Amino acid sequence: MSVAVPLEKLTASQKKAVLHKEGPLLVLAGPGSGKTRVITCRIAALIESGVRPYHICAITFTNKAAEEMRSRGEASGCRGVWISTFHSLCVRLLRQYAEQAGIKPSFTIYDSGDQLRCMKEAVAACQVDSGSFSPSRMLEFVSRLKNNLEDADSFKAATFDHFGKTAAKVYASYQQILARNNALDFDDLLVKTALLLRNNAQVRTELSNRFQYLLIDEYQDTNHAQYQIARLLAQTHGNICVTGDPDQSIYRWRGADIGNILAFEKDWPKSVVVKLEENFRSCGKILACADKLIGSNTRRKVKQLIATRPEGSDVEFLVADDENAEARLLTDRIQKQIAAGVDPGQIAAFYRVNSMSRPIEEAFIRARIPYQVVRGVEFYARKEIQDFLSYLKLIANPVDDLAFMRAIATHSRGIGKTSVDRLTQFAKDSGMSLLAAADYADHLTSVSSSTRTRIREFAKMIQKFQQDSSGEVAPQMDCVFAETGYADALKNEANTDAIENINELINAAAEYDREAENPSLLDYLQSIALYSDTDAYDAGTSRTSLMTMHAAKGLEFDHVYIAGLEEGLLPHERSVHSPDDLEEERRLFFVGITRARDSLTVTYARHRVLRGQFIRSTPSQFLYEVGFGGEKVSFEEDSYGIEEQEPMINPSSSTPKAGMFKVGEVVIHNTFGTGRVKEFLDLGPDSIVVVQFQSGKTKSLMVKYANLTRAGK
DNA sequence: CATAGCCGCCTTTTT
DNA sequence: GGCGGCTATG
Repeated sequence: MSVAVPLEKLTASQKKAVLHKEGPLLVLAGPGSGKTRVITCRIAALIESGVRPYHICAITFTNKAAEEMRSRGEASGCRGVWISTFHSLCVRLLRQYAEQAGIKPSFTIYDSGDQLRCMKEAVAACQVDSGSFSPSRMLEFVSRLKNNLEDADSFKAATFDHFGKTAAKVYASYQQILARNNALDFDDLLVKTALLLRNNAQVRTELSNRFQYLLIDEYQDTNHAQYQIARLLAQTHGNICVTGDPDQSIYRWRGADIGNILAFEKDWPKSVVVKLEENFRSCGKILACADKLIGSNTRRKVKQLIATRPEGSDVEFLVADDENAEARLLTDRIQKQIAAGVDPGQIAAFYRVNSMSRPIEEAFIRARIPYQVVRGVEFYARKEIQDFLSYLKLIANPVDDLAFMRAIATHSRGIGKTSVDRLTQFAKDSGMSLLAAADYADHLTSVSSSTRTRIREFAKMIQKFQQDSSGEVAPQMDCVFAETGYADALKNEANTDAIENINELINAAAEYDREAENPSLLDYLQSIALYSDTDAYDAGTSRTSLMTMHAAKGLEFDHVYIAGLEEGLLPHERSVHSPDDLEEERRLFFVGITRARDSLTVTYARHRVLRGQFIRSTPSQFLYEVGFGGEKVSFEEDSYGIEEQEPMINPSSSTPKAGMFKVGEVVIHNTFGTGRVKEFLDLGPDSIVVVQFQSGKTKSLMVKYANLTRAGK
């Protein structure tokens, strides 16, 4: 079957990347360079040249991106190509080769909450000082070791200080707990797969024969384990194509190693390098802003950003008094745009931390702007969802003690904390899982006989569910919800929200049943564990999107707003002490900026309620770097005094010069029309003027960008 | 055994 | 400001 590859629509360098067939290929692609298109075209071209889809494996950064690529690919006849994230690929391989990997295929994937619970247990079991060895700190430490494929034993052998020895002990204990529960954490998915490929030549050969062509997107954000998986898969044939942009690496904090992409040519000596430097997305001025910003990063390969679109309008910088005023500023603008015929779905607002969505949402609701908050995991994090899922997890993986504990405590069933504690002790002494121990509860003499019966009944109920746990998921969920008594318990509480949420979950599972090739409870649970925020983004709806800049990776919008350009927020306070972290924050802002096609507006609030505290903020250093706000001198000149003050009004502008405005003067702005100057903040070339326009709206504008003209001139 | 209320803890980004 | 864990009480 022939696949049409629209080569005539591609640039010379894109064509080169698409058509390069054998051997390693590095595509260094700037933002908006049509990288995704290159990948889909390349897959099509491979198939056209006779490669079977079955032999192609494309790895994307998010499930959403995989889904999109699948649907685009299907249009051009790429059915049969394996397209997924690294994590999904690992789940699939670990299930297929569970025995060789030394695990059971029914494993549960532990999320960060589960991980913390296990780590708490590990720290407690090791009887170490929980002050300097706090579970969260240990988790972070262990995760870093895992990312580097270092196991507890080898780390123990290589370390000599007290901290290292203790951490090694905790690490080993943590792994033991996971193994006991037949559970893998996010890191384990990668680690186990990498080790499987490394240690088992048979599996490695089989898989490199299966995946003869490997394509990896967003390669700048791969960690060491992912790097090893890619290398081991492609080692024999060398048909590895990676694409990425070192300037868009924003996951260093979770182990991503920018060195992977920088060293690609060294790793694969015969590699061909294609640079995609043209930007087809953003207008010239937006791109210039991005270029200026990223130019402040020192640890980078300098790359050109070539605009192909017209200059467009200026990047706007708006100042608000607090986060609510900032939100109003956004809604005012967006409302106007929508009124002028802009599709709300082509507008997005980004921020650094999820908690910043709230004031914006409130303002959007008041202004009746249709919106979506791109935060998928929020739903799955709800108490009732987690409670309900714990039953399903226990059914799919009977040795999951965490799921048992959660499930048995979802509602009062006459089994209280003391009884569960006794059962835990009993299970521990006899080396059984909690469910097995519960089934054996007749021998649990430490609790009353009526409690014993209730515990045994609980076990019997779970076992009954296990017997018919194959096939479609939604019917099983209905059954579990009703028969466990959880539905009744929620009804008695009149918790209609919770019931609705669970019904929504079951509806989503029905959707899964329809779409999955081979639906099963296990597969369903493993796939929702890998669900991410970005997956919640619905491109098809006419709603303005709110999301973190991390979630915005890979997306684009006509009109972009970025809020909270303040020191401590962007860059985040946890990043300002390390130059590397600071550069990552800059890249994050860079990613945000380069999502915009036609217009970009950045905002800054002078005050903000953060963690319940009202604080004064200073403008982000990044604003100065892109040319807003002038020299840092203006920090001192600012009126952050004892009392809250209005910006200084310059009283001495009797002879108005260009760039100077008097309070009361009438001015004209290209988009806002005529207005009267309310305030003038003299910051030299970066002066800010506050104008009340005839529409009634008051705007803070940078004089040099606002392009104001005096009335009557 | 269950519940309510209080205290103290953390609080960036996410697969 | 929000959640989890602890305690006191019914």
